Amino acid sequence: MTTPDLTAPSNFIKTIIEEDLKTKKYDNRVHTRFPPEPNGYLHIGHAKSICLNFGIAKEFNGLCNLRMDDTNPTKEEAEYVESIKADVRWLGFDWQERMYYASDYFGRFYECAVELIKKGRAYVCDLTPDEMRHYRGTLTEPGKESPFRNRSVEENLDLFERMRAGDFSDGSRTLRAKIDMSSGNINMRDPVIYRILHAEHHRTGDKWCIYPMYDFAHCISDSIERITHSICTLEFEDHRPLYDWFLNELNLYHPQQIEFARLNLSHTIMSKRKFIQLVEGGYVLGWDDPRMPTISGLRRRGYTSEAIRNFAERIGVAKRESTVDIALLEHCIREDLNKRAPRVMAVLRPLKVTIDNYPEDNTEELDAINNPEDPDMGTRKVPFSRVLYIEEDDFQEEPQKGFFRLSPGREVRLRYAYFIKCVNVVKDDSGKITEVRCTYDPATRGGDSPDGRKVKATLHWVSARHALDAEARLYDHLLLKEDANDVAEGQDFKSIINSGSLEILTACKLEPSLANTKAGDRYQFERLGYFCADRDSLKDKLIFNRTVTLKDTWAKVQKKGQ
RNA sequence: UGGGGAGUAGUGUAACGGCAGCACGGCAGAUUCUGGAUCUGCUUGUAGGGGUUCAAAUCCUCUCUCCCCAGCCA
Repeated sequence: MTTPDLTAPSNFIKTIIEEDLKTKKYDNRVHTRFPPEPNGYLHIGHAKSICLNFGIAKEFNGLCNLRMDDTNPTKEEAEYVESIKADVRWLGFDWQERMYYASDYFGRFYECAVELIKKGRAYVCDLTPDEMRHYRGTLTEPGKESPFRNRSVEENLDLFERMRAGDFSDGSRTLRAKIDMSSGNINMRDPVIYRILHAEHHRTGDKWCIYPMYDFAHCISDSIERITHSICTLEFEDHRPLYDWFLNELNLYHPQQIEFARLNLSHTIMSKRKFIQLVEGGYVLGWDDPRMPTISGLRRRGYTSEAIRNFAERIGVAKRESTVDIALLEHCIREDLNKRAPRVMAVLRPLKVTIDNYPEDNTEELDAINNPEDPDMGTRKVPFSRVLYIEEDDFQEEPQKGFFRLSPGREVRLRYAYFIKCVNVVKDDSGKITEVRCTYDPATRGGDSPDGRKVKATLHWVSARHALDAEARLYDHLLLKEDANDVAEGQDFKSIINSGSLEILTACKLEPSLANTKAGDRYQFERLGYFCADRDSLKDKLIFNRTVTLKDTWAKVQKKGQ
């Protein structure tokens, strides 16, 4: 007997499973599967399905298989198999020894096809693709029966065997199920179950030149693996009668297909076809570009698998088509990284600050807390000296309303260091501010004022002499609008691509504790956001991807003021 | 005009004849050595009409809107 996790939200699929468990429909077993086609990289929409299938298995003490749905040799490649496995594993799921391939069942599919022929339920059809389309009818008109529909079992058997033997060219014949050409459900109008494809398969090589179609292969694969609940997306809803038809005609163990709505995310796209346009059009730098909603892109961006799993849980599962606000994904990663990311000081757009009354060659080591959310993460030393960098927009010569950072005559705190007061502004010939001169109060060492006076802002900073050089890649939403379809007449999603989705800052300054950062390390740059070291990092120049900004009340206020 | 689905706050998702809840967002406030985090409060919803019932998001009925299907793709 399983005890469902009370903390995990329920959904209609779990309700069905609980019911099946009660009625012992599947013998108290729960067995799901995640069946990607290895023809591209996984994205966050797949993550929803992975979390659903593996999550349900775990919750009900069941099993979940990983299965490559590789029935079309012209589209699939071994490279994708590896990336899919890596992504599922990274997401935190384990299929143990149950790594399967539909192509492992090719022999079995063939036998099933022969059985259907013998039962008079399948026939070899010589219609060309074009003819078949005409015979199929339309959404509102019934189809016509193929002239080859009533061949004898013997002739069908012979023809099908010769299809397999390679006697015929691609597209010249198909094997079709004999169902009902007048069905309102077009999937039931004698669907093709085998096609001729003289193509090299990534696993079976040239052993086969006929390949089964999805509808035929999928239900039998599920059956072979003794799947109980075959969970798929909504567009397969009207394939279910066909799923059931094959299994009934073949008299096989019969899993239950259940459909749910795929994930849509605001401000981005979620289709392989569009990803390709992005990559090939040069809008992004590859499938794992940190702007892509692919698993590999999110990983490179700095997302954790915990955050993605948590996201998958929060969005729920239903049959209604919907678009989840990307703000929820961002919330999930902030929530996770807030607890685990060490804090560090980094200045992205440096503005030089000189402390006039600080001794010329002096350096102090000040204590800084690594993570105020987790005292166990300890403290570190940060060097302080006379010349520092602060963030350009932490200074305003003429402070706008509501701005309480540094400006002439005003005192602020340098985090973990001292109170400083701006006494002068240095500009170049063009009037651009090149340096701010300040004085400090030695009594405020560590950041507290003995006299109890308050300061309205605390700024992050980096000692110029000790700073590390770095590059920061700031990412923003891929699309300017929530909905990729919200475009002008005749335009597509490419017309609303956010041209500012990547901003590269090359003159960043980091505190020296970051010297040994490795690719993939995540930090919170205080007051700025969460950043993840990119694999492009060089020895003398670290490169960081901004995973997500911190929530920024000030930015909101400024935006409203405009 | 064929077949299959779906309509609950701005967004997503619960409630399965019995108080419409939760999360994100938004808006206030408290607090703070991150304008972060945390805490508190507020905001807004059952597509529409009729019916059954003591009681309807839930059952019946009519209507409206949206999505999917005419690959030898999955």
